[in-house]
Amino acid sequence: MALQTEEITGRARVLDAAAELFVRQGYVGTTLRQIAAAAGIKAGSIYHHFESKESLFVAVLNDGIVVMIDAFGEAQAMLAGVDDVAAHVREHVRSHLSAIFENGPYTTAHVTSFFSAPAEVRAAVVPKRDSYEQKWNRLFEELFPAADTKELRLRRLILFGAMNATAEWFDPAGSLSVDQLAATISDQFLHGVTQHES
Amino acid sequence: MALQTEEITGRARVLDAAAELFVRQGYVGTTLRQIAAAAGIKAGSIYHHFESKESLFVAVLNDGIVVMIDAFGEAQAMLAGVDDVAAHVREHVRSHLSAIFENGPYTTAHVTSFFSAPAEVRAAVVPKRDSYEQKWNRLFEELFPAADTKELRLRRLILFGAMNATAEWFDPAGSLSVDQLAATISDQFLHGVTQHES
DNA sequence: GTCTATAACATGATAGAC
DNA sequence: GTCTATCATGTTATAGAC
Repeated sequence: MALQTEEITGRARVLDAAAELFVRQGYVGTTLRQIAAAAGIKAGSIYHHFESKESLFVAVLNDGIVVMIDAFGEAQAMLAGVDDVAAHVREHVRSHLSAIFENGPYTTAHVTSFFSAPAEVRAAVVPKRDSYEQKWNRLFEELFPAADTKELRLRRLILFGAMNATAEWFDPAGSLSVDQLAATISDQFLHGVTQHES
Repeated sequence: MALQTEEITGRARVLDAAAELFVRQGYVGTTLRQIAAAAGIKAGSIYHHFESKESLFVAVLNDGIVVMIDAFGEAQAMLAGVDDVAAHVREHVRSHLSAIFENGPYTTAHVTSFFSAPAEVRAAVVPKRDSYEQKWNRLFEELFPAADTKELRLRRLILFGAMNATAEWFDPAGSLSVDQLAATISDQFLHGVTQHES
């Protein structure tokens, strides 16, 4: 693997174009002709790289999780030796949001269109997706050992809902940075709003 | 209005069928033939009630917000005289989730497919949608007068992300009830997870 | 208010030349 | 690896009978 030179094939261009269009228009809303045009080829040529529109979608969604898993690993490496629970949460939230907004359209495509994907597509992506969610579940069990496991999983789902929904409304080019957004979501997750009360 | 007897026209049947299919398959994924079949008529007959597929979608999304706005009003009525901040949050969260899971497919269709809707559809729905979001913004300003307005709006968006995402993973027929889900989300919003730490 | 029939067009996918 | 057809099918929308 490491010895093999990576070629920039037409396949990667198709994949990039598809990911970006899936983000903006969803799976059914995006046509092979649009993808081909964005990749600079004709629709029929896509079938040289992918055997169907569905398999192309699966490839995009899978790459989206790979980006998230890599980001999770980097956050873990960064946190080696750190003992502060809040710091762990903050760094992982930041790296998840960074995967959505700063690492190309693959992760964004994943979080916005996973649930609307055809059942076969979802099934093909589920194993890798589960492995990512398990990393978070285990993280929370380590950080909050006193908490009930089922309750923690519910909190994790709530956090994921909040984080992934940002793909729909947050503009990283706006006045709030991704890091600031991550800080607020982490603070909200850790302490809630009540601190603002008195 | 109050004196007029409400007829159950074919229009309502079309609207119901459309809302349910939009939830399950999204806008582009749902065809007029499917909607017509579910309503017990033929595809061409839909055009007697709606001038286009888009206008039908707009009607569904608009009804979805009306349900939410009504639920918000009922929660407010119920809370008249109550002074506890946490009780206000809990009841409004419960009523928002109840609109999604216990009041037909209109609200669910709204929260799952608003962002993937065509731009013209979104534009047609935005005024009513904004008015609902403003109700929440004003509520939070009253409940947390010491907090910064911009910060509160961000927290509101985070809460909405968490609540609306439940439409994609929560099963109201499962072991957790909508009320229990609402209680956990409210608690998470108010106090965060940190209470579970020690 | 619903039907049938059809127009006008877009879609995913295939075959074979280059 | 990309092209130019082209197929079979599905799509929204319209027209006119009942």
